[in-house]
Amino acid sequence: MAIAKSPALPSLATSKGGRGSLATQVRDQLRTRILTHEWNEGKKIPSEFDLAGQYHVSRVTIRTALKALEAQGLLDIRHGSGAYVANFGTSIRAGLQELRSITDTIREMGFEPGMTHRVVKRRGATADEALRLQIAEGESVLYMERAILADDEVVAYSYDAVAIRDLPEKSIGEMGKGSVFGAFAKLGIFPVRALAEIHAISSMDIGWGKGRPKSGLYLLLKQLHFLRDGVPVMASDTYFVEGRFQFIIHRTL
Amino acid sequence: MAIAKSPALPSLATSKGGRGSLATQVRDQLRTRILTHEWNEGKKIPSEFDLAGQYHVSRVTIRTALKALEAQGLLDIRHGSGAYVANFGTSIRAGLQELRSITDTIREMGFEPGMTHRVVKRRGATADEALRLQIAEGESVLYMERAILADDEVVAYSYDAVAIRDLPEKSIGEMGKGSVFGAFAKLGIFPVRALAEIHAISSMDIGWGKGRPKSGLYLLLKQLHFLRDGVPVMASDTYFVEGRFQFIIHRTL
DNA sequence: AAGTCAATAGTTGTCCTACAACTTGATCGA
DNA sequence: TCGATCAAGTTGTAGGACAACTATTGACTT
Repeated sequence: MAIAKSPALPSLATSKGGRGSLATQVRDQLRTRILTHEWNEGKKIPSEFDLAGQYHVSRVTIRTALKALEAQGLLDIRHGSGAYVANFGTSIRAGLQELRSITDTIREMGFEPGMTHRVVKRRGATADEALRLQIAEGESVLYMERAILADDEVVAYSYDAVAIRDLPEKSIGEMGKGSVFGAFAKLGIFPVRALAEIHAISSMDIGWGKGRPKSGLYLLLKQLHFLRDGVPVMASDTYFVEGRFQFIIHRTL
Repeated sequence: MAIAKSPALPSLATSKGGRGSLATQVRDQLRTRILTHEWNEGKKIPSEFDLAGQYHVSRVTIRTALKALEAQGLLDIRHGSGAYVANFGTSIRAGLQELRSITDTIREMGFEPGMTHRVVKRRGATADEALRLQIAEGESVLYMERAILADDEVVAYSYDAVAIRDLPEKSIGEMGKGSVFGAFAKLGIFPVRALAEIHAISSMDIGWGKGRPKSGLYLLLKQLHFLRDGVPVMASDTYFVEGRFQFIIHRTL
């Protein structure tokens, strides 16, 4: 696993251990090349053809490795263009993963998903929101406070801020009614990824109504949704009531 | 996204939206076939060749889809054997992902990882441990209480139970000294995956020493490590001190 | 001059064929 | 009965070819 990085690439054949498939070895070597900032964030890495030449393997093997790195969030592969280093490579610390839609997940668990809106309004961005959404403080955002339900029981409270920018008024209304991502999709806007931190929170100031837990214990999912070009479009703080939503991690390798 | 499941498979060509690559469409359809229990857990799904015939696509496309599902923890692909439905497919609820080694992560962040052992002993399994490790209550386990450090600051407390079964005494001693997984590896035992739940915990009974946080707030990672055949070998409850370890999730699609 | 469109080269996605590497079960022999 | 060998099935890798898509360039039009 020791990686020589210059000038010559480590030979796959000579690195004796080399357990695992060829594609796995290539993946690990490419991962360290990415993590050591051989290519800057957002920068295009060599083409599959070039990499195949560098490692003396077939394009199939390179593709398998690149796809794996994409699944781990390190790469962004664009058809017809190239593979780019994800533009928050350095901020990745622990856990790279996929998280499905909350309501979809609730439905798949056999519950009836629901949602109640407590606040839906336009207002100026707070300092924190401006920082996360990369807009000026006070610039207009759509702010929402919602409760997410499963079989009429509150499983989470969500505090969201959507960057308005040049969204038409019609879409803004649609977001207030339910499907934020549905409204985005109609505009041809597709947030393709999100970066989220997980925190443990104990507070009595979160949530409302009679579904509010007495313990005040929450798992806070602090999310920021990006477009493919790295522009942030939505900041979302979701407080999951401890014990009512099962977070499961699957660890491999 | 509506999926007809019998007798004919939904045609990829006719499903009008069909956005995304062919491999993506196949992946989504296969995922629902898995989640609807078309194949039992641990069961082998059709070969790549067969699936290619079913969907009228090439083996390459099927392989891409299967690899993606493997990365999401739904499949277990074995060279020369076949692809099997992961044997806890139904328990998957939210978030399927990869989590790297904690000490490796700490090192990559630029800190010096460390560990102090407070308790290392053999004792009978508690009821909870017996249930998780699938052994009889009172059966011998190696129990440990450890503190995980980064630059001499406590970032987590870990309470672990290793199923002894027929481990030689020498290996047990090695685990107490540090590398649990290193001792496993010498015996040819490789836990290839783990299932973990995340919880928010507020308790004053966790941790010890002067590094213990006054808030009592922790992110609990309740892990269970499995061999490839689904035999659990280690149950691990790791309490991360809130704020000292950054959990980041990367969401795609 | 500015904008629009077409051509073009470069890149990823898919297909095909072939073979290597591995697993599994059956067969055969001692 | 046990062990080795063999054979069939499956995944992993290779190589070449073309389709689909992107980004840039340059010519053309207004």
